[in-house]
Amino acid sequence: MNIGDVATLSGLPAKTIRYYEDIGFVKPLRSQNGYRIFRESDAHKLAFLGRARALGFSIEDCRNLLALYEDERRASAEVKDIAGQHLKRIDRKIAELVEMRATLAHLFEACAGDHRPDCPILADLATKGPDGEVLDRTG
Amino acid sequence: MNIGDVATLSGLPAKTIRYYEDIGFVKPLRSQNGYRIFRESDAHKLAFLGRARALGFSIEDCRNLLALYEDERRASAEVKDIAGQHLKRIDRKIAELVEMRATLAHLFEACAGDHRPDCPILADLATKGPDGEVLDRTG
DNA sequence: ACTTGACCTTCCAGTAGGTGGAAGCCTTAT
DNA sequence: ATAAGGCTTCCACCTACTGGAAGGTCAAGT
Repeated sequence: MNIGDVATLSGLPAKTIRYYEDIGFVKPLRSQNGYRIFRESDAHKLAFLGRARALGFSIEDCRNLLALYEDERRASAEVKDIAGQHLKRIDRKIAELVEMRATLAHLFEACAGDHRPDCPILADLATKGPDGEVLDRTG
Repeated sequence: MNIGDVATLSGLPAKTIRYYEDIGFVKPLRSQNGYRIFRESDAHKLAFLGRARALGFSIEDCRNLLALYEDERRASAEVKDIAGQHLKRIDRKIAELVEMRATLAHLFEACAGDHRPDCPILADLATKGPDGEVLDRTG
């Protein structure tokens, strides 16, 4: 298979597949004309990676997951641990975004959004610190 | 004020403040020894940026918000529009993460997490495409 | 045989938003 | 005098790709 075929099969752009070769995820053969030749197993791996990335796993996680996938003697506990840590990261990220969203939605509602310059959004940005605490500017 | 003072005031690392100077957010004066000298207004701006970044606005958004902030004749509608677009981006991101989380949590629950190799998480990664559709590997 | 267009190759640069570190000057206190 | 801490610049690195240039290859059509 050429790179285009495996790109279609795995759903990954050819550029990304070349990048994945660079970082050692796949090691396709080469034909005489220099083209990469992918085996079934390469296509399989790339699809695995595509799915793992789509679930938000980092490249490093993917490396570990791939190693476990190929290790017949793995303990599922190791996989579960990686997934668990990722789940925690996702939860933290969601919490962060939800908080941002709440603050922002509040400001958005309070803003008239007309031709006048008065704006609670700018007022917030100008008078609060990173964590939303009111800054003292009386000095 | 030296950079350390304004770092303390704004809550931003000195490194970040230098970076913000690089990209044109602030233009501190220089004293004879080469040290940056920040005015009140610079500290003010940097705090504004810190808060905007904490609310997830991009650097480009910050540039626009800062311009509006400094424009006495702004229409709040412009600010509201920027905030509204950002709100939409946040909502999309949250939706994406929530979906990831659901899939992952499901797999996490299904995995025994013991010494055995059988693992629904790996099985999912191996048999599904980026969007979770089952791949045909009968060929 | 020749051309066209779709593939494929490598390599370099850039994205966002900083962060880390080295090498070296300045200031202040002891 | 010296040591600590603050300041400077510059360069590299981080994640995970993506875009583009310059050029080789292949299959189809004329």
